[in-house]
Amino acid sequence: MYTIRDVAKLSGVSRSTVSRVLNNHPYVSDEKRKRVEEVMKQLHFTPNQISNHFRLKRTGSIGIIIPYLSHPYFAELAGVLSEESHNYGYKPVLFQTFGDRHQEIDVFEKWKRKELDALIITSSSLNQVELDEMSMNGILVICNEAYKSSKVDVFCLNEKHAAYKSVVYLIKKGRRKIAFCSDYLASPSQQERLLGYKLAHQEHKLTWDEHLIFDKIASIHDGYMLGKKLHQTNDIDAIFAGSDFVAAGYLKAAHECGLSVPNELSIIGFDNHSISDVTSPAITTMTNQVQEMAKDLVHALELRLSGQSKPFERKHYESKLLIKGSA
Amino acid sequence: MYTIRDVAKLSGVSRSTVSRVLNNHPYVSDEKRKRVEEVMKQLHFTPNQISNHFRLKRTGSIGIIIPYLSHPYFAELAGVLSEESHNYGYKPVLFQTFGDRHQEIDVFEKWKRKELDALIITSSSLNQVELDEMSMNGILVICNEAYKSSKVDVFCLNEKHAAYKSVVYLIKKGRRKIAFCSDYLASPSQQERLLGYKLAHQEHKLTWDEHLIFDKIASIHDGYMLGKKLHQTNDIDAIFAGSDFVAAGYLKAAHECGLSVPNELSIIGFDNHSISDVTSPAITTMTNQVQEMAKDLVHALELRLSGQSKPFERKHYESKLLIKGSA
DNA sequence: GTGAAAGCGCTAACAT
DNA sequence: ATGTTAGCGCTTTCAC
Repeated sequence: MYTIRDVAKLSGVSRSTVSRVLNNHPYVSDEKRKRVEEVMKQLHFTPNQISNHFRLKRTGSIGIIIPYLSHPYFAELAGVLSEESHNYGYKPVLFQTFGDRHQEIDVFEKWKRKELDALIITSSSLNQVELDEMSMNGILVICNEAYKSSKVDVFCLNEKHAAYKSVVYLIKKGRRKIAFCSDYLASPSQQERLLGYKLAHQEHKLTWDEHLIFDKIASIHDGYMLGKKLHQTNDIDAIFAGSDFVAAGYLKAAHECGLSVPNELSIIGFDNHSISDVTSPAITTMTNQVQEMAKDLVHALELRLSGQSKPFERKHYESKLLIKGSA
Repeated sequence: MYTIRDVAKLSGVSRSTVSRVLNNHPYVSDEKRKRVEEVMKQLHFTPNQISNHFRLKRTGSIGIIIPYLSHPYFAELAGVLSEESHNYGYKPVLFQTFGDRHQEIDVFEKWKRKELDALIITSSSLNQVELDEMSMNGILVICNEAYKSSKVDVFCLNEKHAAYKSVVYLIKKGRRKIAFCSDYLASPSQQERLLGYKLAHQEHKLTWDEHLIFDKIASIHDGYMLGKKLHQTNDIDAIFAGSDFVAAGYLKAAHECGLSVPNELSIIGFDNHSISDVTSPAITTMTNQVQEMAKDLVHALELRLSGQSKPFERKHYESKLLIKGSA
């Protein structure tokens, strides 16, 4: 592999001049620039970026922590975050941590060691205090999770309000036994959703049944199994599913149990994934705002990376209810 | 940020000794090792990995080119490839290229400049010759696409056989007007599928209708629109959809057109995605083998990266037909 | 066992 | 406009 040293020697200039040519520095005579470029071509010279990373103390890599890429919502989120990072000239490095604390700490380690210029977290097994501590080690941004930190930038959906709106809608339709599904109830965002669910009940002077709050329901299959189980014995009349996929599985089970949706049972999904359009009936759902979130987030990141300090922000996005058929 | 220089000074040893401690080199006295480790802890010292990358001429990053993360098959593939790379201690760097040649060339550039130790391609707008040329620049592996190169490792499904098996199944069920859907017909893998489709017809002394071969049908929505269009005028009796998502969209349209599936119309999907279990009827589908592919691929990559030279391999995986209901 | 010293490929401050 | 030089943080000979 050739270095600028070789190029310099062959074109009869100094290494600085070669470097200047590489970086489009204005102070190079056209004559030398041309000569250097010719030699570069002739040698098939490609500058070694690693040395640049070393020299400039940055790699241009941005880590993205995602729990599961098999989860359509997170796949979508990973997609838009990668795309935006790439648009800004960064290299998106994706880490699937499967919600595993150790895997996550591995990634933090890389970030601490400067392998990653910044880290975006979309889900974490670390708690508030731990994350606040972490934030001292470099640039950290949180996406999608409703952490209440004032030491990092946070971009997330107004989960509470989203759940609140869905449940109010169900209540207004006369539903009284409303199940609540969560993929991972321990997370701040899911806690917010639950608060919204409860708030809607309180405001309508209704009580909710703790037995209708379900955790670890994440996939089509989970939704299906839950539906099968519930409709053996229970008489719930509505379900706020954590995602359109869960909703789709649940709907399938409801059909098999002979329930008519939305007449006997209402189902509300989440994310407005295209699956919600092809079930029968189509699934009434809440929009996420991943596109906007990702855009704002990477823009904010760019500012931080370029050294502009500003107070940490915490931006909420509003979810919209799309009535399609299942509720 | 502290460097080994600081650690050395504070613990009264040389930089070499600090380095030895960092790398668990055996030739360090217990006494000094302990002293150095204490100072490290005290200083919250973390070694700068970039300098290591520079020194050792490798970054541990593996680039993965994916066309769309919103496409569930590619999301799945990206997921397993990331996971496997991570298992081997590499950093998976994901690039969504949206099938765009320029974006792809950007990634190749990074790889040439040694920002990426290796590159995995799951889809490419470059042709055979261009890729063969590229392969001279470093370590390149192809996954999922049926390139016929002998200059790179290739891991892919036996697409031709998969399509062949599906279509034979349909023919045996008495179907005669079988539509063929592809997301991107120009790609080698889709060309293989088409060959399988044609072969099945030939072997049964049947002709196929070029008008029933559809390109750029990739999403639920595309499948739905195609179904709506076709059943205004056409009388096709089966469809080999490129994916379960397309199949699901198509099925929805078929329902709306009052067609009974699988009585009047048979549908076969691809990938055995969980969506195929929640439609009514469930979608008969072909399995992909992404898990196995990714495992073998990263293992082979590991060998190449560790400098073990062996002939380039080309591994095919067999798809299985899962009969679920729509055909 | 330990330290001194060279050097990875590049950029940028400084001198000219 | 161009060259000289120092140095980024680390590992790895080599000498002792």
